[in-house]
Amino acid sequence: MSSLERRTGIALWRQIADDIRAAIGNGAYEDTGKLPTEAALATQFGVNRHTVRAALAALARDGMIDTTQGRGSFVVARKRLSYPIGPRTRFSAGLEGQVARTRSRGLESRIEPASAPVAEALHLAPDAPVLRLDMLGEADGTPLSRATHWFEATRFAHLPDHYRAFGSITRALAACGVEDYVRLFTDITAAPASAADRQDLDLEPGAVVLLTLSVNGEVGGGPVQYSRSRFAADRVTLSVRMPGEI
Amino acid sequence: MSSLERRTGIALWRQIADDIRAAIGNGAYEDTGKLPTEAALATQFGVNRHTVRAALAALARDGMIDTTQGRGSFVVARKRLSYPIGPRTRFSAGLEGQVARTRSRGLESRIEPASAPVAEALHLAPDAPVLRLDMLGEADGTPLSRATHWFEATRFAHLPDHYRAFGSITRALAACGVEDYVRLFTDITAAPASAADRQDLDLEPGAVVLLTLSVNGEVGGGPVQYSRSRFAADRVTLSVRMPGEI
DNA sequence: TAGCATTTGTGCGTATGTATA
DNA sequence: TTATACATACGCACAAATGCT
Repeated sequence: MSSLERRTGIALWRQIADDIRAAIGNGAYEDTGKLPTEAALATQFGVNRHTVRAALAALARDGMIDTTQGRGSFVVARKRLSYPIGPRTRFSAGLEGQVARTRSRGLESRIEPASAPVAEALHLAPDAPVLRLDMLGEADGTPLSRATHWFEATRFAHLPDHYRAFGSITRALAACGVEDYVRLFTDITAAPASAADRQDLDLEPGAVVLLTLSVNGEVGGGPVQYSRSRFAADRVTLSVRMPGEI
Repeated sequence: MSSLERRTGIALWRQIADDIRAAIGNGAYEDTGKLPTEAALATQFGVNRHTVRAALAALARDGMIDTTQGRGSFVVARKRLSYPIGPRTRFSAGLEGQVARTRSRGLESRIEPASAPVAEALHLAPDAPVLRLDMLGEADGTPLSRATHWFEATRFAHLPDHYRAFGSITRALAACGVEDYVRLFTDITAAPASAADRQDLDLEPGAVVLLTLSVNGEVGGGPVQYSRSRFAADRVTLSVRMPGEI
């Protein structure tokens, strides 16, 4: 049934842990919150009980479950933050009410020649100079997202200064003459976290990141900002809500 | 720099493979398409060349790169399918023009009591009977998504029959009196593929799935369909486009 | 054509991690 | 806990293919 595979570079105990994680996410143990016994899980997965124990230990380390001798293992409820994606997507405003404190921290800013996708998204000539901003988004001290933003370099030359002054991209853009902007599109996919992701977002190997490509544009104008973001998938869901119409 | 960790249940070669995959996705080797030599990668990651070779072999198996003795490893361009998410999200229509043939296959249908989230989404009493439909979405013979849909059971009692007749949920809903429907919201996150995912979607361990929760509703009416979908993340990007307004 | 540097492919011995009984 | 088997990772050495002079 639940075919585990060997020689894949993923230890069996970790495959089992991922499986139980998915089952919890599907609401499998919703009624009592109690997982099957280790012996039952060992039978279910067709492995030794030691292997199941390694999986449960990993889940307990992650705070997903709580295990007590003589009682069993119980699911610890933990919700993902909901990050809204819509025409008015903004980092801090979107998380209001869910966490006490959000922070978006600038890591680095520099001018570089536009790569092909950046030039295309911003309607620039290839290799045109663009301003690149690297940022880290945090909620209550936990890193949520790592984003790289690109802007046309001449018009937004002083954006980093404004950003340092205001601590907000929205306000920094306003200082550069962008009164209002909207999200034009967002492409979303996912992949295993790279070593850089793990370092930036404080993730463990085997963690998953949500990757988004997005473009913001001026209302009634052209594209202004091209962004690539990487979200810690076990901490957020991207919530897409359609405007008007409904 | 690129801190690999041991004893995490993820083999080093797989961590390295994920890393290179991410680098390719970031356009790191875009100019020539050539990866650094095995020796250079071994130095970069601080591992033995054999370990790098195991990572490259995995990427080659996946068709990400192409390796030739004496020349090196080269990135094979391969694009993800783009699955549009908007007010009019439909499976087959969305993939038109990208693939020759799409198919959505019904796996199972049965009546069950509504779980809490299902009841809430469909505005039903808890444990009210709901119709559950399990489906597999394929493009050119490759599985793309595994979805479970729930409908109110009495109104949509004959939906499975209509679906078998038409081969389309949209038409089956029309036969049940739902003239038109729109996507009300979509929540997106991601996680490692479970054993069931791997079997349904033909994935390897360590693969990643995009998870969506969505609700469709009648135009000017209430919710009709609650869905949980699991997409093979390395085969699709979810493309969110805002309607009108822009 | 021959020679050379570069790069991938292969073999073997050993140590450690993972999984079973 | 112990013993055993297999997978993973390392180090060293050398073979084979490619591209260049």
